[in-house]
Amino acid sequence: MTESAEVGRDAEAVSKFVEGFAAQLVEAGMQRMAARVFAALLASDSGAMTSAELGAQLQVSPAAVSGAVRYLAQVHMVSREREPGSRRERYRVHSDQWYEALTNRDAVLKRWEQTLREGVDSLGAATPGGQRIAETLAFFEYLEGELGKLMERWREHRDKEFGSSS
Amino acid sequence: MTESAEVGRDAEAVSKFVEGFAAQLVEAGMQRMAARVFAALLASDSGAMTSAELGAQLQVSPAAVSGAVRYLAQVHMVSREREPGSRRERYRVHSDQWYEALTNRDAVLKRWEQTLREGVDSLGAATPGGQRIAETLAFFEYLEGELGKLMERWREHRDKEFGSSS
DNA sequence: CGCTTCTTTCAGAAACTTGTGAAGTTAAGG
DNA sequence: CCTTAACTTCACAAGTTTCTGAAAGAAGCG
Repeated sequence: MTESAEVGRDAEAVSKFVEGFAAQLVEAGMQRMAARVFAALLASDSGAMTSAELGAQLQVSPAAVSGAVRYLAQVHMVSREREPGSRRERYRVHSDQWYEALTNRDAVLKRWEQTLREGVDSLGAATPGGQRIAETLAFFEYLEGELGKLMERWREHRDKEFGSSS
Repeated sequence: MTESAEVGRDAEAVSKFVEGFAAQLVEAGMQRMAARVFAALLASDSGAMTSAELGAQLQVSPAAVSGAVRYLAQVHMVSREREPGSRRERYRVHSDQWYEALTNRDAVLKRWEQTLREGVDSLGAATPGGQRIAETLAFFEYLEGELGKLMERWREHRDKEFGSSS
């Protein structure tokens, strides 16, 4: 039934997933366009798309794609590839994307911890507020250590189940 | 030297911490006012403040406090108390606030997983895109299980170190 | 070495978010 | 009961964010 203007796959199903998942990422605090680009890549056949393809699927200008990709590259959620002998760039998701993202999250945690440490110092470790903040700090330190181990275990778990993909 | 207009504690140090930590929460995707209210409570002496106190410290209207608190209560980061025999309400952070927040995060994860599952179905589990999404789904399912255990271990760890506070 | 194709940057318009003041609602206390 | 203190809701204004079109900047290819 969806054979009119067939684009290679069920374009409508892809789009529905992309927009739905992107919306949830946005709700969790991610920039809208970055979320849409990321979701589109995730759902793509090869895991990589060109700027033009992304623009076409998401109905946005090249400028918007450029901005989104810059952000995603910064937080290591996509990598850029240049096909040798072409000005065309491809943007790719890795299957260990989430690992990377979580690793990066680590850096955020570190900054939080620093702020909390300063808070404890300036309120005084003996004050009730200072103690409360110290406990929060302890939680984040614990979390940080555990997350590292958790990701290690995930890699093993995944390798068994999926074989080590890219 | 900061004894002029002493408010009970070093108001400036408190404010500096509150605004700094709130800014980082905002960066991580939290609503600005909710972040400021939460940080203020965290740094407070008793861990609880009235609407009026919050308004005074943060220099905002009662309406703004009301909105922020509604959100924070929804995501279980503060609880409301009514002092018996008073129309005044107090908002409190618990020291297991982050536990609660993470538990709630769980609900978010569940929604993500549902979306991913639908994505796998509609793209087809045999397609490359479908497989990629399935792996992401597997990651989140793994993460969800591990987070539960992690929080359990944290509680033990904390009880040893801090004694079980409220 | 210039042409062409692709990407990036930038200023501005549109859309959305967020906080305010004012009016409305609830409930304590006389 | 009526008064009054406290919280909530709502419409709107101010401030941000976000996307676009246009122009400028790289880099292959003839």
